[in-house]
Amino acid sequence: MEKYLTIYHDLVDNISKDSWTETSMLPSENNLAMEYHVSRETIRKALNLLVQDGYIQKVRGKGSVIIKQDTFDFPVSGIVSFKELANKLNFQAKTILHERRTVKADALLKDKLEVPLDKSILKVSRIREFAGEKVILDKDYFNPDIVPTLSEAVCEDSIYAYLENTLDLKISYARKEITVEEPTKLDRDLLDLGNHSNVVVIKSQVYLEDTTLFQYTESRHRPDKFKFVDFARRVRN
Amino acid sequence: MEKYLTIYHDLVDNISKDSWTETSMLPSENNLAMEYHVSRETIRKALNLLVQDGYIQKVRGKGSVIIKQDTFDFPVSGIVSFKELANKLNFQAKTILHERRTVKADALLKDKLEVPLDKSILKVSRIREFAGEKVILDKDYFNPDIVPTLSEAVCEDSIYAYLENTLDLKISYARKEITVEEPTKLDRDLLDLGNHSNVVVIKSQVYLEDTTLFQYTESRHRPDKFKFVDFARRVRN
DNA sequence: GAGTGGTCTAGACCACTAT
DNA sequence: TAGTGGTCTAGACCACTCT
Repeated sequence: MEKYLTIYHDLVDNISKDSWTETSMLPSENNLAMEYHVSRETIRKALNLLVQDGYIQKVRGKGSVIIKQDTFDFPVSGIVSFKELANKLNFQAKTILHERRTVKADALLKDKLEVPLDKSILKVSRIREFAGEKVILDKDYFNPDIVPTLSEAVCEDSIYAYLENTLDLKISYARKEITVEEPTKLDRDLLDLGNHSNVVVIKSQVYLEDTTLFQYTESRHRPDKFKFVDFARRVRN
Repeated sequence: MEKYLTIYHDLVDNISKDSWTETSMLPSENNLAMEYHVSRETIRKALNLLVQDGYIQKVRGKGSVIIKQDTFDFPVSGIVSFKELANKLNFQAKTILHERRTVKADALLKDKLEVPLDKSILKVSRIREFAGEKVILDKDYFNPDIVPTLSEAVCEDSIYAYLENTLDLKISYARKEITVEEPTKLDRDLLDLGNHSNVVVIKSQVYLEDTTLFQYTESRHRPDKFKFVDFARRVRN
């Protein structure tokens, strides 16, 4: 493992264990460099990651201030769905495969997945159930040049584990757009919406490390089961 | 200005002007270092900012791929409100000062603003109107040790301009939490909610560069006037 | 094999904060 | 004045991609 990542993880551990709690400050970059027997620039790489994740804030002339962690919050930004939250908190979750078939690309898919009109696209539609309630509807569309097919077993288990481990795809980043919309008839039919008169819609385009766009997803959430925490900040380095 | 920032801005300009459009690639880091007469590490700092802002994606062994900009989207992540969007797009916007008074810190404010119970807190409540419709309700609470008072004129104009220019506060980062809630009676009274039965609530804690927490804001949006775009990605550097 | 980005170094100078 | 983080350098070695 790279040195700066090792140091980063070590510092996260120490922050979580409340070392340095009296001062709420990290040791200086020069001291850390000596302790870890690396150059100061390597320490700075590790510290930049801590800044990005909201563990510390640097103050010129003073040092690196440890930011008090709110234990009920999640530290890393961009956790978008109750699904991810459920995974993090080990909630009881169940996935129901609703639909798995090939569709022809319409204008929206042509745009969002950057494929020709009428191209055959694999569509997977799944319902997420938590504590017996159907609260999320996920519709995934995959670029067939990269993901030609997905077995029913894979769809019911974890598509991402299959993509990363079996197809060996390197997923890199996503564009996400969050809006609030009126439920469609399909939302009403498939989800336990009760009296809720809106759904939170997260539309994502997912890219690989080589910048290929390979997936478009529409994730529709019951509004009470949605929460988004933003904690990222720009790092100048 | 720092070299890497100058280079960053220059590269953004060139990307926007569609230089390098044939290959969709930046020149290599070594070439850029020679062109700008700086070291390669300085080029890498500039490129890291481009990655963070979604302008490029780096591919090991190949180079820096320019990411096609969706002109209808906004490039930088974290634009949270119709208000900010309106500013960006020069929409017609109007601010109505609804309330400006001192309140005693309750349990929520004690928590969110990290002040003692019953401390006197300046509260400013404003309504945002776009194209004649009242669509956002902003409630701001300020730590009185940092912002003791705000004139009515400042509240009706721009509080942030006053904080940054007159008080010379350096605003650094914010924790934001986005949820969807039922409208309160106050929401119904003050906003043009029509048939909408939800509001999008953005709760923010805003920090200064010296890590002082100085503001807590609750921003309540009519759901059709809300859109959040997430485009940030982690930069290892 | 040549070129690319990723990591790492040892040193330098600066602006800022503390005392 | 001493210590801090911010910037910048010139060089090195590596893993990877392309041809």
